[in-house]
Amino acid sequence: MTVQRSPKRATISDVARLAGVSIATVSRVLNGTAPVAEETMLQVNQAIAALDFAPHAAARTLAGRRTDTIGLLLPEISGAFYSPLIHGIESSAREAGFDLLIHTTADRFREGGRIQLPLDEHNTDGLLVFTDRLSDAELARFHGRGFPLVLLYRSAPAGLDIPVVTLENKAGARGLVEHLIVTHGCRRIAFLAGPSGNEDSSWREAGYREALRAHGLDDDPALHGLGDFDNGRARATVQQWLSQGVLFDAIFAGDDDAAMGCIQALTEAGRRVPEDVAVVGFDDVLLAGLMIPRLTTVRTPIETAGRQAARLLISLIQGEAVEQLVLLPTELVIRQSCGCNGSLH
Amino acid sequence: MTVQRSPKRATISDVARLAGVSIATVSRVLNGTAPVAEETMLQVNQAIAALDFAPHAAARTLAGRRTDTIGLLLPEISGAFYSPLIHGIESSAREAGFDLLIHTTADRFREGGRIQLPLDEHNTDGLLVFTDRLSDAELARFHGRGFPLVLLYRSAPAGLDIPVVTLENKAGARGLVEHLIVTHGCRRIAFLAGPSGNEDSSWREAGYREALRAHGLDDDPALHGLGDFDNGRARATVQQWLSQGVLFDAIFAGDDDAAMGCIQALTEAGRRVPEDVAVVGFDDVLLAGLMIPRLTTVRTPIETAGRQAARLLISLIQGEAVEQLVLLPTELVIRQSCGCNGSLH
DNA sequence: AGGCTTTCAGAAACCGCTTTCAGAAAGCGT
DNA sequence: ACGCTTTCTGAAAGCGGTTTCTGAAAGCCT
Repeated sequence: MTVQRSPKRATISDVARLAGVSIATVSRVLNGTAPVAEETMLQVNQAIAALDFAPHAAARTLAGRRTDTIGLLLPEISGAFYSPLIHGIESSAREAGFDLLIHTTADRFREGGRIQLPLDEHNTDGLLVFTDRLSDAELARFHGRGFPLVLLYRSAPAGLDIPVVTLENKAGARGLVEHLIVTHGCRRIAFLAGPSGNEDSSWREAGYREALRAHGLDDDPALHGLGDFDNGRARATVQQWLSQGVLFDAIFAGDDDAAMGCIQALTEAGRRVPEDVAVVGFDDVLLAGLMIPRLTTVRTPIETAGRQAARLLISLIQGEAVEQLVLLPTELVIRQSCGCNGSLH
Repeated sequence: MTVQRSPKRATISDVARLAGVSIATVSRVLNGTAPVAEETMLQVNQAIAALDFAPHAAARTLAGRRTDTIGLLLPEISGAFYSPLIHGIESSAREAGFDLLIHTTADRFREGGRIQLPLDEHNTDGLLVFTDRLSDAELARFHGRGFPLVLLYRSAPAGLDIPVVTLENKAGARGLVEHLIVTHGCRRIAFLAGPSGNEDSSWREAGYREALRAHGLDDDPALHGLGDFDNGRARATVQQWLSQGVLFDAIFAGDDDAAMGCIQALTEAGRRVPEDVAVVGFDDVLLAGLMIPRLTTVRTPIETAGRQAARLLISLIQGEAVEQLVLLPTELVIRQSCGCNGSLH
């Protein structure tokens, strides 16, 4: 069970001994926390190089009371969505000298009975919370302790001043649906909602409603289904509609994954996209521009969101004041699946 | 700069004091490392609950000489590929009680001059190496120190017994190409290589060659091009072939992205897929089953690869012996683009 | 030259936990 | 009742750094 590492790691004492100085001096050279004579510094650096020394992170954390690590709490990772998000967070964190610790919350939080939160303030200097698996109460507990927190794509519980980074979902959705109405003359536009409770979905639905209302269209409940932001779920919903003879000339699928499911279901049933039914998504994942037909969607700056969130968190950790809400703009991306750009390319 | 956390964290001493025992006893209760009287245990647990105590990870690491964290080294994250990979690794790690620390190597390793490897043995108990940005020399250095390492999708430098998890690229490719030859009677099958130096690509090419040889087909160099595992690159290559009048009745595009590029180029040139030219990919990305024609490809168990790799690494960390090579099976997925299933579905 | 500030370096006190070592108390066989 | 395990517990020594405190040496001014 015990791991024996052959040549034992050099420690700060080894360096100090070799350089003929005290460990305090080595520490100062390492961190630049106090002036050190040029010559001494040289000695120390040589010793460091000779011993291939690198400071022990845990010891540093313990003594220095900071981990230089930020945590990311995600729901079960899946879908194309998380790559750019993680990438944004990671690169932003690394620029500031922070590591990234990732936890997916398979929802089994306090198992056994011990209160073992997976990523608590002991392992990280702050937490980026994406998932809705962390209850408001737990959020409050962390926040109450003064633990830096930033929320991604979800709003803060009432009364807690936790910064939030999210998207202009409503405006984006409205623009998208208006494009279907105005440019393509769609009258019966179906909407596929995301997972219940998902805030992005709620806002997109709000945008969809606004667009309908603004153009005097009926908001037919029969045209509301569950897409769950999931390929298979969306496909099943559309299949069901098809078999029930529900009429629609367009589908706003909630997100791109669901849009693909819709297209699958429609194609299998012999309906052409976009000739018979227009389908639009949301997110502009990489695949959206590659599939046939190329998907009309709304570009969401996922990577930027990640980047911003990390930046906010790090500012918070460093004791700076930050804005409480970052609302990132979305952009309509018109391709083929709505009926535009009929030919190839 | 300094962060003041309002109610200072409870420590093991606080718990000990409240429970009226020594910190050693608390530690034993925490870890179950030695028998503790029932009643004492109860006292301690109550104190823990009352103080909402959770042990400080860094202190634990320092004292216990293990981090319970594994590191993952990736190239710049992008593409749908990494989500299942990370997910596989993360879930496998968490099952074993390990955290996951992710680093993307933007290639700027030893900056400044200090030897600061981003994830070294101080932060993690072992490392999962995906990227080829870590040189053989650096791998050797880690390995020489007895630091647990597992490689993903890349083979070990000569002479180092570092476990590797990779795919049965060759067998998969061979099966795929044989399907073209046997079922569809293709005689002139082109191959698009991936990025130079990419091991997956080399093996796929080897499988392609084997298939040709096994069926007495000529391996015409004119039918070898660069696909670079990239949509645009593959498209350009095929366009060039077309304009040069190169003759072929099938293309094995190296991967799915490239296959899409091929289909685009062919379609634009008025060639029908699969009637005029069969096109097959590799990976079975989500889109492969959605595009028209639906792509015949080889399914690769990415998530499983991640899961296995993490498992191997953890075994290694725990001092167990592990197999040096895990070759994950691939599976032929026959759809339309090869000429099968002419109609829908 | 004497007093005062700066600059640089070391001793030592932690940081919060694990683990060894040793001892007290309790159980057991005869 | 007496030695001998066995069971449980505490004191204390680290783990490898950071940081405070203090002091020696050097620089500066009058």
